Amino acid sequence: MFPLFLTKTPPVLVSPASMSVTYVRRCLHSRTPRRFLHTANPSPTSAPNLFSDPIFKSKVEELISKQHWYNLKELIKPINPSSFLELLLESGFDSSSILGFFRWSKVYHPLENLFKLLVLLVNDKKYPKVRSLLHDFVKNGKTHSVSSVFHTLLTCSDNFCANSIIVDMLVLAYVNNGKLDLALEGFRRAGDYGFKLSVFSCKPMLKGVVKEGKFEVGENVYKEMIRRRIWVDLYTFNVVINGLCKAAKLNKARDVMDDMKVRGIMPNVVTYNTLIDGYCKRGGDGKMYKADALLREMVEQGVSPNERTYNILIDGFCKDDNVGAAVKVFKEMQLQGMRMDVVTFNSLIYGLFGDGKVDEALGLRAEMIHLGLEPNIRTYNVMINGFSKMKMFGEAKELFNDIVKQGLDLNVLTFNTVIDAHSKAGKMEEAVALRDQMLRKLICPNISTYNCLLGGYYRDGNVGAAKELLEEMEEKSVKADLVTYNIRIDAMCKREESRKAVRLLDEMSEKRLFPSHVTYNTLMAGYCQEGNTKAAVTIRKRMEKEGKQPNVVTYNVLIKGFCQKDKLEEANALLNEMLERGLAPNRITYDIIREEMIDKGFVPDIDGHLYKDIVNC
DNA sequence: TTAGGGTTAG
Repeated sequence: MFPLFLTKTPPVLVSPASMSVTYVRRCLHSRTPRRFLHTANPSPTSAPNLFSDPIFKSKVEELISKQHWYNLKELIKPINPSSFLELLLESGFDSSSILGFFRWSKVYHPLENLFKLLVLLVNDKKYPKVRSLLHDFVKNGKTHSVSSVFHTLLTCSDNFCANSIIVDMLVLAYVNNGKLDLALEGFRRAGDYGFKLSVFSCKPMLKGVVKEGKFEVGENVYKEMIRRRIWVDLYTFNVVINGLCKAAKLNKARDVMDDMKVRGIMPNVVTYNTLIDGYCKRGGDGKMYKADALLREMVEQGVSPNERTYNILIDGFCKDDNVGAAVKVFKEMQLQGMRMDVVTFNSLIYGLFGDGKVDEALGLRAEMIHLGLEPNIRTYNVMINGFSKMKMFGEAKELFNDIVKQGLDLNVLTFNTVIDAHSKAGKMEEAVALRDQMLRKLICPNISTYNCLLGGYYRDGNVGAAKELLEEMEEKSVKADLVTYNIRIDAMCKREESRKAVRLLDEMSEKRLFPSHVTYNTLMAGYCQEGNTKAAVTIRKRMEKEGKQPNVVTYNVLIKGFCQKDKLEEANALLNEMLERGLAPNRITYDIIREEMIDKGFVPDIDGHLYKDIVNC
């Protein structure tokens, strides 16, 4: 569309190409230009070069520079705007004037002309204008394939530098307009066309890729940047390291940190914090030792930890069931005069509740208020969850009611927490009523909400209600996740339908859901409960084939299974296998050994210290 | 410009 030029005029009376020159010249030399009937469909390339007339050229220059668009419109009325733009591009006009006309005309110009204008702007180093033009092109323009865009650019210009800058800014425009796939395609194909991109576009693209959880893609982009010798700056390295940490590729993340040093870029506090957080969350066995070692390393390297470093460690220790260590870090923060924030307190309150230290958790909340820190919705969610787990439902309800009074907004996690508490307490009617309440508040239930309810129905033995809920999920297009399947598998196993539960693994595979340790351990527990230890061992083999090594729960399940079949020697062998693998027995292992072995007169052949611990426990 | 906290499953 070309709203400023299209008029509801009668049909063509003359050919615009021949008429327009005469007309325009007449207009220029007469005071009052007369109205002109122009073509409804002028040929885009038919306009002769009007700018050979210096008077006309200077008039156009004047009108554009003064932004007298109405007069310009009258002057060039018979000429197709695209043709006029082409004339401007070919007639040595300055880039700003051409851009002025381009923007004012509000018409879809052929891609070639856009790129010719962009090259002119790049040559004049008017980069913000290039960025803005490309942004509009991506946002409002027709969708062109990346290859057609690149091909057109090559036909318009052989200036390697200018072309590369344009493509760089185009990729950035794709990212900024949420078209990450096009940005990635642009990045990949740029090499084929000989365009060199820069960190200017690669960094936001990587950021977007990591944010969307496409860690593998991010890793490949980084490798390709190195291969194409694209300069990588500190921030981009940090984005790459963050992506690798989130994908649990911690060794690779470390390699990248070493690589950046080789390239003369020293890791900063963000680099170390990212890695420390990676180890805290996904570092496997001894993860907190590794995190602590990194903390020492950063200090040795002259990088000072900040508040966030300590927050990461506090959270890590709390999640590792080591609140004592978390409290030490907290006290260290106090000693160093560091400013603690709501995150510090939320993490520690979470840890204290998990350790059953309700009074200390409450004391901490009082301390945070004393320091002028307002508890936020996460503080409430942590505390409601903590109280619920301690079966202190009165306190949990009081806090739930307090949230709105404090002017905070309830969110889906608040509801999921209370729905789960009710479902675990066997109060399914209340749980469903809470779900209705959240709907009235326009808070959309998510898959976790459904999982909480589903678990509740199965615990109640209400298979019918659970089935209806699964159908409702289907109707509402709420996709089942790994937890949904684990809940269903657990319910089937508890009904002694383990063989049927195993078939759900195929359904999961169709939905590209990968079974976890929980999935396999649940199935093993099901078979053991049915007395079928042979089938349980088959599941273990299947799990190992999938690259998952047995964990403490796996051993606990199997050891208990063998004990209950009176296969105590085999149970003892499993126990020693677990110890040889460096897996520490937990309280449940202790209970099994005591109740299923020692109390039944069997003396397990294990390390003497461990035996003593178990007996004294 | 890059880094931290809350729900559901064994």
